[in-house]
Amino acid sequence: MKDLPPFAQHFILHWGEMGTKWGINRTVAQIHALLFISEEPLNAEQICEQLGVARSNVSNSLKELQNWGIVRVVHLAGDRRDHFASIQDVYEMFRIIAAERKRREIDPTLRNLRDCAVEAGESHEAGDAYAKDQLEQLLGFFELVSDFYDKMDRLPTKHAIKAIRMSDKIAKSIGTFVK
Amino acid sequence: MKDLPPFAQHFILHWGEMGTKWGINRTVAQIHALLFISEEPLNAEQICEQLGVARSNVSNSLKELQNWGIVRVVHLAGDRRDHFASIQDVYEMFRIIAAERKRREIDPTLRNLRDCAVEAGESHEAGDAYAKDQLEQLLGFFELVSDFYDKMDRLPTKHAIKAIRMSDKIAKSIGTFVK
DNA sequence: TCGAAATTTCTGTCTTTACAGAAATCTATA
DNA sequence: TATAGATTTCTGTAAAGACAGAAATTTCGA
Repeated sequence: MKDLPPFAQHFILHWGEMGTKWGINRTVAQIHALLFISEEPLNAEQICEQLGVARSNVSNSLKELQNWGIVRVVHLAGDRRDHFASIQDVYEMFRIIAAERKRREIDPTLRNLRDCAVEAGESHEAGDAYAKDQLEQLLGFFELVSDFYDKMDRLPTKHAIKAIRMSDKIAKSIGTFVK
Repeated sequence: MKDLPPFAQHFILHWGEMGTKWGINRTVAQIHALLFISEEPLNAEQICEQLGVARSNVSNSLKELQNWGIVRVVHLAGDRRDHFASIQDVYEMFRIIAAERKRREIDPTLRNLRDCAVEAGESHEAGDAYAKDQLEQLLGFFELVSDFYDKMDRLPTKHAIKAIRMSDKIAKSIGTFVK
């Protein structure tokens, strides 16, 4: 990491640590950070040198980032090697990350909760009533989250940002009508 | 897990798996699931039996859940043993989880990005301009998220739910004024 | 304050994940 | 189509995390 400016090094290191808290491999997150702040696409060899990790590690990590959809291969004229570029627009990037996390985490849970609710509906043991109700509460919450995601996803970025910025004013005016 | 109804078993198992995708230990997530659907507080021994894990594992996992703030100790009259109860209200629970994740993940990243932005501001290498700008974009995004969290956190649950349900209508009407 | 019950902490093992280096495969051009 | 370059897959090792069982500590009633 010698030839990177200190602020870039600090960012990459932190992003790597943060990744681990998200269940993302440290190297994967570091490569993503490096590509995100890099103006030009980098080839695998350059990534190895910058981060001091094995070529194979870079190869696998890049594949992972491509699975997430936030890094893509770029071909440079007169160069056989694959180069890699991150999505550069922050909002676009987090849109994709959000979509992917929903797909991997929310959707399977929704399915599970619906299945469990059906199963629970079949049994009529009095002792199960509480558990059944809790599960339905939880299902309702996940459905709310999922619907909210869908709505936000349909919104153009500019509108979404505006809506988020104004959310407190909006909420306050809604407040007067609730109950 | 023999004496739990099948739907409860399926839920607990899934919640455990989901935990691992969130960076939460499987046992921790399973215990949380069990307590969440349990009407009565359970003691550590009962949790061991239900989930088939070691007493020590339960002890450590319960401490972790208490650190998160979503499980608390309950004392029952005429019983020396500690009993444990999950927060039962789904919205209250996710409020706490959100607060904790913000504290652990967003806040440190905000601090890092601000530090990096200051560092970047000090250097005036022409080649760093792009990286610097990307970092500032990212910082802007995290500030937006953080502010949004604060606003939502101040909202009473009922209002927050209403606002989320109406978010598409709101966004649509905002849309007509943006740009 | 003694002792049994309850709980936590410690220790070692097992499993999983991360990763380097080597081998194998693929790719493009000469 | 041969071969040098580029990339991926394979294999073994190292590190981290999860967890059981034992030991130590704490707690509370007698």
